[in-house]
Amino acid sequence: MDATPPQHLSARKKPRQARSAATLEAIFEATIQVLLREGIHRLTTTRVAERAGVSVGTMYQYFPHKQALLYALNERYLDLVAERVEAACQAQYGASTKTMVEVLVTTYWQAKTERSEVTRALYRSAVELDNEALIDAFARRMDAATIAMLKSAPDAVYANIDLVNVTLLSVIFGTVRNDFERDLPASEQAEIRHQLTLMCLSYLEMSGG
Amino acid sequence: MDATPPQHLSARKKPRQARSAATLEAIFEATIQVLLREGIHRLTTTRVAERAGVSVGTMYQYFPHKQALLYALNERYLDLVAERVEAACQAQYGASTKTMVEVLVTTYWQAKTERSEVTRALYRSAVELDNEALIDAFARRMDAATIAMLKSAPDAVYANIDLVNVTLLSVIFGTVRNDFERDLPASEQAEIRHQLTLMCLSYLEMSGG
Amino acid sequence: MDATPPQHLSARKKPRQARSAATLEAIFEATIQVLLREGIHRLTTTRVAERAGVSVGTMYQYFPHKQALLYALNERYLDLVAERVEAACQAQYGASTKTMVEVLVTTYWQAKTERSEVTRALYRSAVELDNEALIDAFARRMDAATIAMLKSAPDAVYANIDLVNVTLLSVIFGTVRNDFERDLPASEQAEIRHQLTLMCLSYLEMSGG
Amino acid sequence: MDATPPQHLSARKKPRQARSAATLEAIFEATIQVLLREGIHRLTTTRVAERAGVSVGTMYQYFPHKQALLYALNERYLDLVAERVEAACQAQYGASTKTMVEVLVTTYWQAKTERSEVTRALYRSAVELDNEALIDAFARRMDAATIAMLKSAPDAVYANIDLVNVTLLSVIFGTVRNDFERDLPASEQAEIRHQLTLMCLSYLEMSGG
DNA sequence: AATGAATGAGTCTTCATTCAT
DNA sequence: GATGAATGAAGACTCATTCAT
Repeated sequence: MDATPPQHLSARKKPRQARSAATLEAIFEATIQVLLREGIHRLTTTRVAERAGVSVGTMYQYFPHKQALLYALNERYLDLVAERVEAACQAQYGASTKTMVEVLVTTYWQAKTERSEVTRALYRSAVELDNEALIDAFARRMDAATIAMLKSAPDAVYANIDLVNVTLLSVIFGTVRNDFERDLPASEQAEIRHQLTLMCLSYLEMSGG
Repeated sequence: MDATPPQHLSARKKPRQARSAATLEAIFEATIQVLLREGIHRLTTTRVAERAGVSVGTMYQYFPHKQALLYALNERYLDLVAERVEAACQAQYGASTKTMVEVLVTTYWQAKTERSEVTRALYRSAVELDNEALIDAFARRMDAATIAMLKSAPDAVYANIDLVNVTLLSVIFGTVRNDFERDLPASEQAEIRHQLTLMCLSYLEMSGG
Repeated sequence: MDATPPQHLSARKKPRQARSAATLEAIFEATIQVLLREGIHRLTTTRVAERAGVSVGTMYQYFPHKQALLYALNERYLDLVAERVEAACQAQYGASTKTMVEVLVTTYWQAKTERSEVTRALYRSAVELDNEALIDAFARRMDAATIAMLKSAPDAVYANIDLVNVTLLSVIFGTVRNDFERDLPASEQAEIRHQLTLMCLSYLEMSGG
Repeated sequence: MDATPPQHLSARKKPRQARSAATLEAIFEATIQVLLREGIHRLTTTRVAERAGVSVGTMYQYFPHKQALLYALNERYLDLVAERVEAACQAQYGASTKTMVEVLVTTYWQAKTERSEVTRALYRSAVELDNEALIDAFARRMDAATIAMLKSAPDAVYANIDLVNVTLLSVIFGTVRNDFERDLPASEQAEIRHQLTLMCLSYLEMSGG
């Protein structure tokens, strides 16, 4: 994510050697595990360090403070999601609008749902974290990826593609999150996802034609 | 909200006298204020009590613990929103689908946006709160209200109204929340809201009559 | 108990009317109940008042503070025990030393054991209570009662009856309390009690006669 | 003491280094001091830490909570007493019953009386502490030590040594504690102690022969 | 006289962060 | 560089006591 993070939230050092990268990864994974098993109010630096198999001191070598760790964790997560969506978008260049929408909805939904508990945990970790910059950067990446894709569609041209696109993303992202929070049964979620696709499609037809 | 709250989250006593009611209100308002001005990690029982102009002890006479306070706060908020939406829905009985959708989107959007900072604060306060019951109850109320409204539409009949309705609500609620979190400029928000209305409309036309 | 209690521990008012006496009794009984069911660290004035069926305010009319309540409770308890022992002693005037010792041990043991949980609770309540005066007064009453009894024995005369007597009481009271704290099975307790009687008897024979 | 303490009462870590051992000792001593000077109801974690010259945090590194500290303190104390009595018993192997009893009474009395204020403080600290296991373990150790000693006496054989022994210990321990609580003048205590010895001796003669 | 809501000092306990080893 | 013991400020919550009604 090329978001310029609020100065105080940046990690202390970039992983140069493999050793560092492994440690960093362990810390991230540990954070998620603690978040999952203990809940956010038991997410302490000591516990994370312990589960990561490093000392607190070492952890503080990587992150100047707890917030920086959580910030980085979210950054990393959004990066992964963004990459998946971008890849999916690029793969659809020139495809039909229908396919595009189906793929977009499915990809995002899956990215969020695959480890749904993790996603939920991360949502929690982001609270009271000054992560606007992160979200903005993510949104911009997504915007760029989907606009480029939509523009390549052979069957549609949009008068106001920026607006159409931002609407499309708002609706998709928002709906996914909403369903997330309601914890509906998988079958119902699938139905809603399908309806969402239909809705987006009809919207694009209406807007693009 | 007729959600049966997890036993441990229920408030300690109901305000019988006017005095109590006023105190309760002061506590709620104070909680919101602290949440707004200080952020969730500075939301302490002491601070809330202080701003509410009561002693901590008094606060604990109303709520057995901090979580119960936050739970009650969310409950109260969702009640207000639910009431507004219900009222709006009832007022549209027999109106055109177009009007219905417009009113629904607008009402919900406004209910959330009017004191948008408060809404945001409440979203934060809900983290790590076992408020599933609350959300469920809210969702059911909304479901009932909108289904009843849609059924009264003279210009449409839906084969699978339950699915259509839950999709509609998921999309609307989700999109509103999403835009919320992105903190877009008001003008852009308005545009998206408009597009959302169009999208819902086209979806209903496609699904209904 | 005619102990002059430390000024600050005396009850606020003496029960003049039946009403007061009943209330007082209720408070005492409630205190014991709370002590038994909740433990000493949950023995709060509110809880006691609640179980006694009176308001805290009322309770404070009877006792200027919590300590005074506990003091009075212990006083009352020791009075009851003392009365029982005194009565038993008087009834043995002129009896044989053997009978005297048997009765003394049995009476005291029973007085403590009958509601052994209560006794235990009271021991706990006495901690950090300035109840030396109480214990002294009790000891003096017991001393007087047993000395008078022993003097009336037709079969023995003691050179140093004061010392013999204080030893006797120390041993009996101490042993009872000790067995108390160890919570031994009833059968074993009975055996020990019997042995204790034999021991006392042999001691008296050795000292008197 | 090889009592298996109730899980939740065990100390957090064993002192490995000298440093830790010193800290631990300081905490124990501080606890006793506070108990002595301020009384049990002013025995707070903060005060103990302060007097021990460490931070509360450090204290909590050694003991998971206040109760664990008190438990450990009692454990340590009983260990010391037990060791003294055991040593004394072993030293009397083969001695006369008279000597044995004299040594037993004297040793126990001294162990408890030397720092009588401390003993008293510890009795208080034990209230509302689930220390049955501790007391049991102590009792068993004492039982074993004195039975072994008595068996080695050249001048007596007991038909029912278990019962005789438990009675003996009950009487001695109980009487000591009782005199303790009454706070009698030292001279009178000495007299009682002497009488106690005589009484025990006469009991053993009667039982052993 | 009785009530019980209100008070707020005081308790235990946690945990981010530092720094001597 | 890594460690993890030590720190102590800050938080949630309790409860003896008062006093307006």
